[in-house]
Amino acid sequence: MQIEKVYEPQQFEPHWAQWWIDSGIFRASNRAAGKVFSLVIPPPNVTGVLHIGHMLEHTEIDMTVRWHRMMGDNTLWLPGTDHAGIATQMVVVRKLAEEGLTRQDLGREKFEERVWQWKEQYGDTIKRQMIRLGASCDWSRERFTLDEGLSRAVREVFVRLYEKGLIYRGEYMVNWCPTCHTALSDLEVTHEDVQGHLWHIRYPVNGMPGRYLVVATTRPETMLGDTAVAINPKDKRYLDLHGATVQLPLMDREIPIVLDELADPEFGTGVVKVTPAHDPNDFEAGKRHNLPKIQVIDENAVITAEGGRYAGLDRFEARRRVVADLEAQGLLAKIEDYPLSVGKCSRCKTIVEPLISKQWFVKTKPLAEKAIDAVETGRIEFIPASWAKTYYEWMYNIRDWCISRQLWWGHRIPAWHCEECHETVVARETPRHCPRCNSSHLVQDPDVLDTWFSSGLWPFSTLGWPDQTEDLQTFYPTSLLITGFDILFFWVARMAMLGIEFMGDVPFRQVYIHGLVRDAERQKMSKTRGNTIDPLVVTEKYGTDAVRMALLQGAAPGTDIVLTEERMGSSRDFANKIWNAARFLFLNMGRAGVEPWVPDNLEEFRPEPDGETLEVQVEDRWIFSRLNACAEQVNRAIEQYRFHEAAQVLWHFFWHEFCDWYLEFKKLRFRENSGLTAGWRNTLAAFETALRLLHPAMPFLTEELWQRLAKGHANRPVSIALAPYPQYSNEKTDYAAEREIEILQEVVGLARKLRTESKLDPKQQLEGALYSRSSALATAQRHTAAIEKLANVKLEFHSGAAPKAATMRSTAEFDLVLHIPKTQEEAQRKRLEKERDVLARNIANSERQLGDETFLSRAPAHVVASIRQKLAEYQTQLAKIDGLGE
RNA sequence: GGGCUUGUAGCUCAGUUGGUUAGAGCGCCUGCUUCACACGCAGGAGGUCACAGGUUCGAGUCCUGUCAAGCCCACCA
Repeated sequence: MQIEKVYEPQQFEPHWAQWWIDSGIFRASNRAAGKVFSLVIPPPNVTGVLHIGHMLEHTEIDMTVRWHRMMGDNTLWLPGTDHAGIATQMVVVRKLAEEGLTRQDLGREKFEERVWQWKEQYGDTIKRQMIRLGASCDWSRERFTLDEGLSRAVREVFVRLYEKGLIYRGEYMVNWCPTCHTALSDLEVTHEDVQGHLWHIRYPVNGMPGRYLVVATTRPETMLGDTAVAINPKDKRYLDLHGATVQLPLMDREIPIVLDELADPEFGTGVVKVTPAHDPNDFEAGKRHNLPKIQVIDENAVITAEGGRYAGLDRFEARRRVVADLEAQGLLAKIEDYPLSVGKCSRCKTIVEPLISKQWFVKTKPLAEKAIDAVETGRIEFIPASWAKTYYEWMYNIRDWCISRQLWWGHRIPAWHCEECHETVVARETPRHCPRCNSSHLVQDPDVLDTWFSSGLWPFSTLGWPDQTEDLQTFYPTSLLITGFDILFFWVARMAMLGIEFMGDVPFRQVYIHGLVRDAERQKMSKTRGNTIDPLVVTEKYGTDAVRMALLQGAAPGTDIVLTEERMGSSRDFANKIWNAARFLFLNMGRAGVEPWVPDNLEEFRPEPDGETLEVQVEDRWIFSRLNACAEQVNRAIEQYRFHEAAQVLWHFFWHEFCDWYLEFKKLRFRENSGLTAGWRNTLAAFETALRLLHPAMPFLTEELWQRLAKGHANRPVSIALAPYPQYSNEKTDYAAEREIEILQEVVGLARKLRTESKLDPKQQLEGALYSRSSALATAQRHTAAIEKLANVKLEFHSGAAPKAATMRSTAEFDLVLHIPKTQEEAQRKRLEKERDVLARNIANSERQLGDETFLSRAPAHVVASIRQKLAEYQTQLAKIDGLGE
């Protein structure tokens, strides 16, 4: 079989491989435990995927992948429908199931066709809806459809909440985005610190010529809408002004002085202007004092007719004019620099304008209480657990949720207003007549719902709710939600609240919060920042598996993921290492006349004894023992979501145990025309197991190699992905074999160090002698050939201590003396000096501790014992060095 | 203003319940075109674990404070 020298991922990975890494899916199957993991390591652009616990893995993976695929650059992001893409596919999958088909049966192309057909069908519905709303829309770009089922669930939830009194409509101060023309929830407003000014304005007090109240404001243009000034009732400076009025400059309006806690005597002059229509605090104060609300800024951030001569001006232009005019009239007391935080629309970055409008709200307190309880009682668990605090912090201080948006996409609010009697009807189906006046002139509320309202229903709406479907019963509650912390409040908290409210149980048992992917400069990767690593580009460059491995290695819980090309590069090296290990095996199989082979029962295989010696070769016993240890660590790491650990264990095992020792050892064993011996079966079975272990981290490479290895083998799974994942078993651990190889490694290590330190040519075979008092000597002697090959030394073996020689290196067990030219002895002497220092320090340390009565009495026995043992070792070694030092 | 997180080798990060010589990858140094792999092999240097106290026989790990960085929340004119 011809195998290329360098692994070229593009050549072997099916192109849909790119989709996988697009969504960064990490998959591990643990069928023995009846579990299927399918986890998302956050790639650029993906914020979170709901994991439906026991859903068939291929279905879910495909949906995730396709979801992201469909969210490609030429796709318009439709708030309110962002998850409809997934829902669409779920429906398609379900419809296929009705026809007795699976996605695999259909194939990738056909399946995608079906999804798109379905989209087409419902795309018109949305289109009509948009036209009805009078919105213009650009159909040159692809967009998602609303899922009919999802819409039904949304209406149902809305109506039920309304009937419970948990949804209300009211006039409130909302964050208004003048560009998007919609209200925003508090969460959608990002605050930025900017350097602004504090303008101090004189308001003349009526009836007291020469007397002014100085108010300070960061937004002077809002003074046009002032309907009062407030002073603190306890503020002694202004006691005489209680009941007085001031004259509003520029507008020539008499406005009252009200007594209100709003005014903080400590701040500025202690006087504050009150603009109920344009400031949330003032709005509240206005309600307390029954003040009129004068809207002077409209939805376009332009001054209204109420703004007198400033009408028609943009808010910032108006600010300049107002300030200039005040200054001209001598009413501007002073201007000081003032740092403030301005709220901006998280989508378009326009400065939001607080405006009064009628909006729909959800009373969140009662919902939040149950959601808090779910976490407190452990029905929902956060991983890492520290995120629960953040969750509580928000939940305990939760505010009512403004759910209406003035956008032309998304789910319409199922509310109708009667044009005759102004009654509002909330209903599941479009009402024909007003229940109050029987008028037929009903108009549906033009607003749509916040994206997260429908998203919050995802765990059950996608499963067919409100129908009691089989899916719902099977998959709700889900086992795990994987997401970034950036949508903890937006999505996770809302799913928790709504899930508990409508399903009576939590939507997920565990929430795994992963970090954000950051670039080399630690910047969060985001589309808007433009610093995303394009998965297609790096996949092309390094290979899918390499990119995936790089993500895994950085995926420590509770930390961000730094994704750098360096890491991807080294992962690519790892991929190549695996590739070449396979190449090595295949080349030797060719020489030995061995056909590709895998065991019949993969997990049942145990290393076989040699036909002649009737013993299992020790390196085979060793590698299977190590494979077992690796399986244990990897399985545990995955179970605990410690993916970086899993990646590291796999890496170290394959590279430094399998390749560096096992394969090197095997070079001694391979013979021409040997045929499929027990040794070969052991080797191939070990490699096969290693591939299965590596598969979750390196899916494509391992699949490729596994297929080649298992070629022609009838009795096997069609894919490595369907083969059992290696499991730990106590019975597979072989301590004796591990000990034996350790001894070998020790001796080889000694020889290599001695050689390199003496700056000797690695090609030159050295002679020397190995000394030991223990039985390890015999063990080492059994591996004379291996030592000779791996360290390139020819040794004699002697029982007992070594004679004095400078060219000696020791461990507790062995002394190795090599015949090295005299010229190198000086270097060795220096090395020994250094070693002696370290040993002396360690001995002093250990002795001090062992001389400490409190330590001896309080420390556990095994700690004391281990120190005693180490001390003995240090002393033995020191004695050896001192013996030489004469 | 409140809350959270982080500070460990030149860089990017691990270090699960406190246990004695603190690890990995990359980078660096030395030597090797050894017939799987230079995307490689062998060996090596490099850390007073941000700082100061405390608890403990024992602290990178627990507690307090300080400094620094980042994030989230919050209506302060």
